[in-house]
Amino acid sequence: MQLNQALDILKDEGYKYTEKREDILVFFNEQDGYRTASDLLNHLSQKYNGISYDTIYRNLHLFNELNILEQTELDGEKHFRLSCGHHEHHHHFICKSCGKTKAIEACPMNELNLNFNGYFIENHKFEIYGLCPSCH
Amino acid sequence: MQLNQALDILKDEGYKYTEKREDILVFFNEQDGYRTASDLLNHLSQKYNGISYDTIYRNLHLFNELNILEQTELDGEKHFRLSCGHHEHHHHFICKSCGKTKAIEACPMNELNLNFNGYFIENHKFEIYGLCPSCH
DNA sequence: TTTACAAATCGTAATCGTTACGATATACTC
DNA sequence: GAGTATATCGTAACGATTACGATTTGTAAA
Repeated sequence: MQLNQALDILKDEGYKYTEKREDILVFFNEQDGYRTASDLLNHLSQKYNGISYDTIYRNLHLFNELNILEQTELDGEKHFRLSCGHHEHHHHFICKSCGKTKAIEACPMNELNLNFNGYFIENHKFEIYGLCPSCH
Repeated sequence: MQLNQALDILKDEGYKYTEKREDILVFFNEQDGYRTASDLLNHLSQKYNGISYDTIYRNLHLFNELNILEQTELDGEKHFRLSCGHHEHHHHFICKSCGKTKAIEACPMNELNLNFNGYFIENHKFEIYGLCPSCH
């Protein structure tokens, strides 16, 4: 997802433009990988001394609601990244060192022969963890 | 895994037998699904008034180290279940209502055609969430 | 069966990520 | 420029987990 797209979504949905919001999106746009709330707080604290946790988490949740960010839970901590708008449904390899990701095109729910008669399937999680070529 | 096997592992590894440890294993043996530390604490508190968090978490981690329990993270909370000793490698469907599981025999790492040249793969997670037939 | 000691537990406080909220400041509309 | 809903700040509270000194207990050797 591009920065402009994300800002347009905010505007279209009637949310206010603030410099902090733009900076949050710029941050994720530069990162290309999963980042935590405290990663973001540390980054923004350089520019905005005394920025509140409330601001960080409120915007992360908002952006997640608006499908601007994707969220996953990793080592007991929520991680966020810019939504990969171009894939309808996909999974990720995640580098445990730098957080960068590689999209996995295939989905096990389609490829595997699963028998869940009588079950109600809500969702699923498939992630591969390791080191990307740069970190290896 | 059977209760006796688990107790034997403890004995063989030189850990002491305590009634609390047996009760923890009995608890998981009866549950057949993922349970949290506080599920266990609530259960044991009936019999042992004032049981310590230290006891709960220390034993959960010990049993996990000894492969007596399996662990997964679900909704930001660690969940534990008796290890399914009979499957060499497997994944689970997990009922979001009662925590009971259904083993998934196939593994996407084998079935999917994945290209990770240059990457170092450490591990992976594949879980399906929903409602089991009883809860549906 | 007593003794000795390492291991296990208790009681409680600290930590960490996250959430919550009243007070204040700010973006946007008219 | 004024009014208002929204965003932010500052800070406290929360829930899960970890930590630790003091005490108790299981086990094995005397």
